[in-house]
Amino acid sequence: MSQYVAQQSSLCQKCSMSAMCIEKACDSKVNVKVRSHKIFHKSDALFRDGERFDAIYILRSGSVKSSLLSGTGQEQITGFYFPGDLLGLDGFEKGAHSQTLKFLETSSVCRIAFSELDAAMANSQSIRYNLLQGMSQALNDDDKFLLNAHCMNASQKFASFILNLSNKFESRGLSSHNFDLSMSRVDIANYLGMAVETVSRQLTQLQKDHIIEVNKRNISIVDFSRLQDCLNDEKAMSKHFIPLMSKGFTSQVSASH
Amino acid sequence: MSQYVAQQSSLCQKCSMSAMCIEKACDSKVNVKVRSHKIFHKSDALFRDGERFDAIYILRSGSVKSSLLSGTGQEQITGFYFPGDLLGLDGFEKGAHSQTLKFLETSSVCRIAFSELDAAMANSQSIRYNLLQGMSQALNDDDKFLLNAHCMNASQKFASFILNLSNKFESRGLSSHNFDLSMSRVDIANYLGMAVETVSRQLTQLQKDHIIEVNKRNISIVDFSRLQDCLNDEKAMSKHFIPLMSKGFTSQVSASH
DNA sequence: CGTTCATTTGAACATGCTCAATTCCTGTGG
DNA sequence: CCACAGGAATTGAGCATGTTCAAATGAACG
Repeated sequence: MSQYVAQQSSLCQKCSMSAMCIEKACDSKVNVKVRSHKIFHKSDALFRDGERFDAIYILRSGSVKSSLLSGTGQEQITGFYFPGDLLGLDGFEKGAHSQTLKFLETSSVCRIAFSELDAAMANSQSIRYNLLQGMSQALNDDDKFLLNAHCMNASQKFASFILNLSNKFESRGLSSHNFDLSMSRVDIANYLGMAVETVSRQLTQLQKDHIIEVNKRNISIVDFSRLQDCLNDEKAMSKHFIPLMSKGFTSQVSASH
Repeated sequence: MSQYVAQQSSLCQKCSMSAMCIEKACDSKVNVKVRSHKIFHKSDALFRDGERFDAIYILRSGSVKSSLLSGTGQEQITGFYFPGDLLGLDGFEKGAHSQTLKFLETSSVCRIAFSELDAAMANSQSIRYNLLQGMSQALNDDDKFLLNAHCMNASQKFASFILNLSNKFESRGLSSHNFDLSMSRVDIANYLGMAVETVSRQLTQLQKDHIIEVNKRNISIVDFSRLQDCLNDEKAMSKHFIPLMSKGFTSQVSASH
């Protein structure tokens, strides 16, 4: 606890929980002390599976991966997180964390003790909204990812992965067409549910097609529209297809034929 | 709105939001009116993708599936829900639903308007805890499912699916070894990310092995332990394997060799 | 430099998908 | 009550995607 140093910075302006922080605290009923920040380094764990849950965190800079352990000791990466993202939401269920969060690079987080969070929720509607919104978004992201996992082939999944990263960086004010991957190929493969070799082949192929340029962990997107096209790759379209309008609308469909 | 009939029943005792209801309301600061209930039938939609979000729901009886649409119009089932489960949590993100919820059989739900929920959260710690807990659980369930989707082969995924259902039914006071599937084979296949034919073959195989008995949509689990064993099926164990202790512990591993 | 880890590449193989045909249900109308 | 139609489920056979295994190359760090 004491290792967290109280401070306030410009990074906080983008924070999803900024309503809790001191500037805002003046013009609302919220009466919460300033958050405390801490720096972590690559491979450090913010928390591990099983640890007691007593705070949520907001990532201020850097990046993190979250992972679960299967019964057989396999690691499954469940997500990558970037500045502004809420961390530790898994802990509400049991009062203990079910995931492990490891930093991919030097990063800083903002810690909000659960007791403070709860008090803030009681007092501030905007805090309630922000938290529910954040959790709902995490839930929706997971479900979208599931859709991808089941409906897409390797090249679609990979294109989707790159485009998602591009979007995330753009929404954080960074370049959408040139960025560094903070995670290894093994991490990407694990996250996407494919072999490392397949990830490598996807990179090679996209580069051969002049859609992206790869330099170690640096990615340049050369041709956005063709990368988008990868998502609609013909092959996987018919998989598990369920017609939307199962009854009474066949005439429309066949009419447009 | 008016179609929801206010009432209170014994089903509410198992409800995760029961703290909001009238009995409890007396002995706390919560001042919320009784919830309203409504009956739906098979194939009815509770809400659809894009509809305005103005309430969450608790399933009181029956079952539901949630689904997303891919860009190409494919449906991807993201979950099945049973009595006591919270529905509509996807709506907090954008104030509109991103999923579609369809009933698999005649069911009833309890509706909690968002405005009421918010007021209750302001007043009651237990409401805050229950909601955060419910959302956290949904998040964790999603992540566990993802782990399964990526690390398991078809027979493991299917065994896991059956065992999960068994657990859910048991925790709701129903039989864990004999139950009816309220969803079609197509739905199961879509959910698990495999072809209908594969689902069918899994059922056939498990029956041939005398692990389960299948009668249309009725499932009897004959041999629980062998069904559990399916989860540890040798083949898929090495897939995407990441050793847990990457550095400094190799001696232990090789010593046990 | 030499060791170790990360990444790439190639070739064979296996799991699960596709396609096609059949059987089994359910509900409907004669 | 039976015949029939449409959907749901099952089964078989060939094939494709992506995995596994093996080896080589490249980068990083002491």
